[in-house]
Amino acid sequence: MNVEQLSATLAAVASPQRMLILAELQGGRVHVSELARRVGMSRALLYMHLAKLEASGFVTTSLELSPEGTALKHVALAPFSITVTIDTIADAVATATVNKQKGENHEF
Amino acid sequence: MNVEQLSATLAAVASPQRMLILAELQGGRVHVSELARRVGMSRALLYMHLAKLEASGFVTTSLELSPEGTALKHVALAPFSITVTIDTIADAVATATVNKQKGENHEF
DNA sequence: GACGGGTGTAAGTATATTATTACACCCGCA
DNA sequence: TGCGGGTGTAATAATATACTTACACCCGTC
Repeated sequence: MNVEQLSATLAAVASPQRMLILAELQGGRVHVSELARRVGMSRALLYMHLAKLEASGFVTTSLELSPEGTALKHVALAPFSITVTIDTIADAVATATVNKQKGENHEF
Repeated sequence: MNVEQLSATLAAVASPQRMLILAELQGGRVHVSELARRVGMSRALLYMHLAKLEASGFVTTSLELSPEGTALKHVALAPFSITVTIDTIADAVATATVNKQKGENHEF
C-alpha cells in the first residue's frame, strides 16, 4: 500500500461524521434516506461521506427493489481492521508511487 | 477515547507529509531545521505538522543546547500502535465527549 | 558588526473538505 | 394529477487545512 492509499484510507475513517455513520451501520444495513435521518444529515451530504467510505472499502452499497416496488439503496458495513505502526508508515512511504507527470512528457 | 480524540489522532497520521516526517524520524532524532531540509519543506510549515503530531503523541520534542552553544530543538519518534475496528469506532461514538481521560498513549 | 545557523510565530494566501440548496426523475397510490 | 417517499447530482457557500512570506530574536565566529 502506498502513501496516498494509506492516507486516503485513514482520512476516510478520521471523521466524526463518518464514524457516526459506521457506528449506525453496526446495527445492520440501512437504506440511504433512512440512514440520513438517523445520523441527522442531508442525503446529499451523506452521499459525499458514503463515497469516501466506499472508496476505501469500509462500506458496500447495493441498489435493490423493495416489496413496494421502490428502489432502495442499501448500505452495509464491511468488515475491517486497520493497524498503523511506524513500520506501516515507513513501508507506505518507501513504496514507489506511480509518477503522475501532469501533462508534461517532453524530454530535455 | 472519544470521537474527537480518535478523529484528531487518525487525522494527524493520515497525511502524506506527516507520514514522510515520521518515516524520516525512524532513523533517529533530528533537530527541526535539519528535518525541514530532509523532508523538503519550510520550517514554518514543518512546525505546523509537528504540532499536530505532538498533540496526538506521535513525536516528542526537547530543546537542548548543542556543544557549540546554539539551541537545538530535537524531535523524536514516540512508539505507537493504533488499531481501528468497528468496535474502536463504536466505543468512541458511544463515549460522551464531556469525559476526559488522562494518561493517554497509543498502546491499545 | 556582519555573517551563518539556529528557534519561534504572525499574517496572509491558496487549496481541499464539508455542507447547503436546488433540481430532475422514478414509483405506487388516493 | 397530486402527493409522499425514494435515488442521484450539479452548483454554490462555508469552513478547515495546508502552505508561503516575512519578521524578531539568540548564539558563536570571522
